[in-house]
Amino acid sequence: MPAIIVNPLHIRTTKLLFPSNRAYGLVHVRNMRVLCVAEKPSISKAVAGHLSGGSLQTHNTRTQYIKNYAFNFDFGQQWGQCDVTMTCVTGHLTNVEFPDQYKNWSHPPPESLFEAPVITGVHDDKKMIAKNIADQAKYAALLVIWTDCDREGEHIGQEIVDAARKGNNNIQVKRARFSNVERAHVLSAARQLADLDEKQVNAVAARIELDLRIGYAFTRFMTNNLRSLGGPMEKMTLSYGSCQFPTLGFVVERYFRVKNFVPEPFWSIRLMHMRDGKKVNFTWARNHLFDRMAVVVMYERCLAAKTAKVSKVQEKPTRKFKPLPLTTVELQKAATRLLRMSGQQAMTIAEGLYNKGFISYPRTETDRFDKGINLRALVQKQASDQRWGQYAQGLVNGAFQQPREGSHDDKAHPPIHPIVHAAPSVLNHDEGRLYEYVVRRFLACCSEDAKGMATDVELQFGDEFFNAHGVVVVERNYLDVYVYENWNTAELPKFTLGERFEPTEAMMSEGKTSPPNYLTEADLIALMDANGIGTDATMAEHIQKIQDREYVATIDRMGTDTDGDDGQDAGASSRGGRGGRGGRGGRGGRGRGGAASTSGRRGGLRVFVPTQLGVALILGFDRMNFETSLGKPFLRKEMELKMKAICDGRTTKAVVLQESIAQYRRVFLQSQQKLDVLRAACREFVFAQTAS
DNA sequence: GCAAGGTC
Repeated sequence: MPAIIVNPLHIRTTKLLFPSNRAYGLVHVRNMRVLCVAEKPSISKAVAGHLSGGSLQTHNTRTQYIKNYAFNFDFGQQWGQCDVTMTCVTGHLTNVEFPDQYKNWSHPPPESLFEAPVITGVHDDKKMIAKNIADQAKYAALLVIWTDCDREGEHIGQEIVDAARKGNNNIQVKRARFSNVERAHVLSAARQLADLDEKQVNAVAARIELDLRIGYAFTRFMTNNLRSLGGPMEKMTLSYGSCQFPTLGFVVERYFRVKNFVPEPFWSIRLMHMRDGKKVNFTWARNHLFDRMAVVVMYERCLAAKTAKVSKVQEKPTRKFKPLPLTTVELQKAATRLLRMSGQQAMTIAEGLYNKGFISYPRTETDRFDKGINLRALVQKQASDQRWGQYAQGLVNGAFQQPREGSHDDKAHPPIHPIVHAAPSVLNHDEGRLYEYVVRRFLACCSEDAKGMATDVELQFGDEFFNAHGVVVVERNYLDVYVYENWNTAELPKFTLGERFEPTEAMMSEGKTSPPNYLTEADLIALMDANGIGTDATMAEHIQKIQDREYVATIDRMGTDTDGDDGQDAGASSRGGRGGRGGRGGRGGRGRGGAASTSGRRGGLRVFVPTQLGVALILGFDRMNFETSLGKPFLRKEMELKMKAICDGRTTKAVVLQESIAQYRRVFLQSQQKLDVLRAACREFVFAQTAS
């Protein structure tokens, strides 16, 4: 480790080189040169701003978005005053691929991809970025990694180290551990440098290699073997991926739950009473029963009693909680539900808003704000707005409340929030709507919960009990700014404990359980999130991918779901709703995207249904694999667990690779043996197409 | 032509 590099370029003031100058008499202490590298431009800029205290030089590089910032910073005891260059990459620098002799899809056969060598290389459009790092490293004694503090970030950090060593093999490496870019936090991270976590680097390296081998092998296998069925399959690429297939699996599973649903009749007692001009509907404490005779008997006892007695009256304060700070998953769910965008559209728009500096980083799992962030200042910035400015000003003037704290923290990014105010004129239509959502959500987070007074009345009628619930809103608070939510309330007329009356109406009613609905995009995102399929940055891509592959299509729910659903409670639906895998699954799919709705439609609810092809692929694999089902989220979860085991030191990358490659190769060989099962399933799809 | 993960 060279403490001092003898190279004029790393001496801060060239004047010091010449003893004849006024520097005469000074001790020539040369600052150490340090190279800092972040994962993306925004972090590089923010960190450089804090470390330099605002006094820095900005140099363009040969890559449009990347700047090199030069400044001085005192890293503390071990390093002291340093000449710093801060720059960044744009995500991963490298990619893995197979050697050229594996480019052909048939020879050598796809199963060879399980053992083939893999090559790590810098992608063409990242070459200039890598070179910038190598060049800057030449004059630096220390490299400080400032990538996001998550697993992928750790791996990107190692990629940066490798690039830097191309320019300076002896450079020392440290890592800054930070979870936000607040000034004090960044400064403290810079003075407590840690080391890269090799275990996390290895965990990600294992994932990358497995995804590549498995994805390519099964994609080639499916495409090679199913194209020969002819018809529409002749030209299709049939891809497999550890995220896209489980995503498809969710859609198919729900499809069968709907399709195989058998409604069950049930009976209930409805009680209504008019008082003070208000209709009060009481719900039966037993809700409903599946035994008609039993309900008849209970109903007759009610009628025999003639009058009902008020057995309980309770009035108590209640509240409706303000929303949690906004994560990527919640943003996408909200955008698909409230703004009628696709998740991917929402992400593209959010990235645009982020790059223009209007909102914070849009890919985050964190739903709690760090203590260091000045939320009031961010609220103040919204005070100039025509629509919510007055509300924001009210918060600043005293109504401000600390946001709720969720349980997620990715240790890399804060919840999504507005950075500066954006006038409507500088945003296009959809940007404006998404920005408005982010702002209103943020202001709601900084507000007080809505408050109300709840009234619960219980009646005894014969031997049966009935309840009515009413709420009166006392303070709307966050609801005033968060226009996407309402508090559905009804004010109950006065009932007095112990009073008796004859109900206006008492009827026995009949209904039936209703099937679950097809998945909305919000449902699908929630399922992926719960099962660890994809990341906040990629979920929307996987959903798009299975549409592009024509495995699923979206339809307008209003057009399909006509079957007697008048809004009974969902709790009844689960009985008898078990989907089956064994049945004659192929029928009833929606064809190759034939029923897909076009984008830009307003109103109605877009839901996902599998195509015949999607059904065929999932069923085909399901029917032939007894050991490991490729369409279930289980495999991805297993990979996640193995990555975690590597991070915890309970296993190693080598062991995981060896085990997992062997496991998937077994599945692959089984799939080859039972190819006929898959082909048979797909034939239905082919016939459905050629018949139409 | 093929994955998933970063990011612009």
